[in-house]
Amino acid sequence: MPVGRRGETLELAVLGLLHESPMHGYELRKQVDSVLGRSRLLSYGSLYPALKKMLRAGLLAEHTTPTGDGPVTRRQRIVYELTPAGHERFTGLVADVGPAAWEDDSFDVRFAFFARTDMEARLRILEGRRSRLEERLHRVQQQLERTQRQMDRYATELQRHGVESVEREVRWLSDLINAERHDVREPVTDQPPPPAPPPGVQSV
Amino acid sequence: MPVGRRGETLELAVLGLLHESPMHGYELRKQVDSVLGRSRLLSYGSLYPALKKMLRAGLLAEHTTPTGDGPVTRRQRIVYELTPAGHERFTGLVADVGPAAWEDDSFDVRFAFFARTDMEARLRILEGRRSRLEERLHRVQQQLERTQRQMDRYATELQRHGVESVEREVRWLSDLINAERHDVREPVTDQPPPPAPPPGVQSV
DNA sequence: GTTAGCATGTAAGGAGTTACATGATTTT
DNA sequence: AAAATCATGTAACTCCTTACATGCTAAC
Repeated sequence: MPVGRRGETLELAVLGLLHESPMHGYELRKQVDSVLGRSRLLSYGSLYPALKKMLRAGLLAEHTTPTGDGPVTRRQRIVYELTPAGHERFTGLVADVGPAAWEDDSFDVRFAFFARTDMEARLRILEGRRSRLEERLHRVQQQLERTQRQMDRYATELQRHGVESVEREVRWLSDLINAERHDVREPVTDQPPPPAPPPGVQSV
Repeated sequence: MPVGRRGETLELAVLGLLHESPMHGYELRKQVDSVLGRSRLLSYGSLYPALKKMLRAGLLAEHTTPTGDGPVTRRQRIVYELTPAGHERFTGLVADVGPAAWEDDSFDVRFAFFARTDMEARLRILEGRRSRLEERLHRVQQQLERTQRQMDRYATELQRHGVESVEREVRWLSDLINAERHDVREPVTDQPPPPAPPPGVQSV
């Protein structure tokens, strides 16, 4: 079976962040909110139960901070870290290049941990994501052409803007794919690449 | 009280579409998917219960299509139309300019029915939406500056792209606000393409 | 001394999806 | 005759949010 069905995006985010360093829940929330710049902030009502569940599943280990350590008495915090099983799980998840990794929900998290993903998997995920978006683009573009005349200017404008956003997204992915293929090490510059037509890359 | 809290976006979409013409459920789904070009398609498991609920609430009336009408026997379809109460509800919803109308969820639907919304409400909603996005922008930009050095290039790139997307969205809203203010009749066009750079791959 | 931020949790409920169930009609 | 599309619905489940509950610590 593919590693998992759904809603493992929070799990992956937690695993990925704890992979870098142990943390307690409150800090974890801030990091999740930061790494996945989503519109809504993750609520504790989601996070803490998820942590408990992962504890039970043996992916995490908890240990409380010593209270009377220094002169400053901080509140007892519960610091989580990955178990070996948690490491394995993380490795398994980032290696999953199936359609689940291209979904709107998961893609961002996957991308955030691309540094821990090997290049082949990165390419597959980027390309999968791109073709998913291209399908969507075709659907919406055709719809726009078909229905444009019977829609008012606001509805039309909304669709036009939607199309442009997806086009932008596709371009972004294409750039990333090119960068992966050429393994460009140079920092982000506006150096135009050599005028030779890049092989196999369709212009977007 | 403000008209309602949450999740009235499907309700608004249905009311808005039926406001234009009566429809049966299957057709309604396609229209909802079309008008709100969301990533996932609306499932019948959401739509039909919602319709039943609105029926019970007296917002909709149903009538089945006559079967033996013409030579062609189409399947019985249930056509929904707005009741007077439904019309009122729709009018109430589009007149609501509170924060709920600026949320990610609702904004698109509100915008889609801007033709049925008076200009003052349109301006308030556009401006509210813009300041919401600007807040988000500041948050994320500051975060990007703070954490940039301790993040790998993928995490950084993700945030950079996120920032750019929001900036784009803000510009779009600003254009719309200007158009409203000047009551420009011309459609909102992209700035005339400067002849300068070839539409090649931007650096990543 | 009071507000703001740190820190952890639970209970109830909302909004949606998937999978299931059924059957007619149209196209290939 | 099979496959695709039209058409309507229900049950179970998932993921998430809001609201509640509790208490410590830092800053004003």
